[in-house]
Amino acid sequence: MGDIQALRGTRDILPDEVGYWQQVEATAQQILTRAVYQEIRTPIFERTELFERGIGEATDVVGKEMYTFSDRATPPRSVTLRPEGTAGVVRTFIERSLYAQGGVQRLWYTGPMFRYENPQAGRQRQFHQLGVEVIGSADPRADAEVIAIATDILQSLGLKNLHLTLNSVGNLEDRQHYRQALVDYLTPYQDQLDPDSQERLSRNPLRILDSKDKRTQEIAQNAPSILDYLGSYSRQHFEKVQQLLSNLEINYQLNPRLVRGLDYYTHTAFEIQSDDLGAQATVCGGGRYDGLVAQLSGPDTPAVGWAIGLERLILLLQLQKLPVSLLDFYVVSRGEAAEAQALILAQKLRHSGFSVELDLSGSGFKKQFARAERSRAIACLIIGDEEAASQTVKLKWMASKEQQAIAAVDLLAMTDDLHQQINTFRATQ
RNA sequence: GCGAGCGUAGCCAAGUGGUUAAGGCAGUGGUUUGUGGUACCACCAUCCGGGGGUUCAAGUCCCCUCGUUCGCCCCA
Repeated sequence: MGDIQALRGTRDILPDEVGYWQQVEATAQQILTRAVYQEIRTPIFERTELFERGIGEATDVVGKEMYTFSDRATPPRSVTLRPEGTAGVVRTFIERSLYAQGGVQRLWYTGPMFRYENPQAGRQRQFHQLGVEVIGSADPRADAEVIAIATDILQSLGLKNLHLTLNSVGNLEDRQHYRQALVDYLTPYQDQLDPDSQERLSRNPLRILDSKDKRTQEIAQNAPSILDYLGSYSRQHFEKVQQLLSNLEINYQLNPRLVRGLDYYTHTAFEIQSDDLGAQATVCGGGRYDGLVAQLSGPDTPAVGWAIGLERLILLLQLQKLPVSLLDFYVVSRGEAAEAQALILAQKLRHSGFSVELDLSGSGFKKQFARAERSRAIACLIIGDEEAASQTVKLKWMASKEQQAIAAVDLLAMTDDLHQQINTFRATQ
């Protein structure tokens, strides 16, 4: 092995896997386009301050996971590889005055994100997200729409064993009240909490709720629920979201202890998890972030969004589906004239919409047939000296082993028929 | 940042401290060269992630290091 390897936590997506990515991208694009969401592409690095202010200084993402470095400007500025997509989209929204167009911005994005964490199943340092942001609506229907689109995408890909978990974290005021109540409740148990949670009691008590420590969980069991501390607006909003989801026949489970790790969330918070992943089971996470635009010095604008972890999604896809053969014809040829004609034929068939692989090995027919078999082509085209001399080609259907001689011009004249036959064979695969 | 496991060819993988490092898949060439997945033959690791140590002797034991996997924290 060479001495230069891909960096820890990064990986190459090789051709045998890339079909899954294309499938996900195509499916998502179709669903998003129908819902009239528009793609937006923002830089993969930004000023560090954007993330510090947007995501929150106290969060783990900002505190210990950012790829931050100085650039070559004088004086150098601190830049960071984006750890998530929302902050950049909101920055553009403000900087390019997208709000001036009025109405609601429905945006989506996809691309690499970077977090300096230790890799494990479903977690890398460079990973990819597909995300959606609806900026400019506080309406519960926006929450429901966004969730419905996420479930549509996942369902269209044929994923099973997924669960939607829902919570509301209220607005800032609700959370302050709740936070106080929680601290009041937990303080008497302070000594019994796990060390991490003791730490968090002053910094970020909400997160004690989903600690995995056994004793801490027991204590958290009886802690006050945030749902009891929602003000009337928050409560109504949340109830409306639930009702809308029910109307859409989207199943969900309430979890008052669902707390998301980024500071900017308000009201609706949700996760979609899978039974079939390891410890990192969340495929999609999101929620409402009504305060973020204002916090980044834009006009006070409500927003909802989510992000899907593409690596996790593809892990699931690989568990349940085999990609079907994309190859229509494998072209076998031998002899100078035949090889030349085979190339021409392959090109012409491609122009007619077929996928065609030309055997370039120059080895014997037997080996070429073996490769044709392995290529999982629907049919094989054979051109040898005889065929070259008579301007014909042998067409062989791999599944049935039926073979017929046919004039090259006739073959090219019957492309509609061929497409139909290939589709028939493919359907029976 | 922390914890545990693992590191033998492109991939999977065997290998009580003792001489030339099983096997399978894939690959390449061939079986007197025009018909395939499941025939046969040959070739395919001077070397067991790297470094140091113990020993007459190390892929096999010890230490360090790097990589990797899974988990913790947290998240997608």
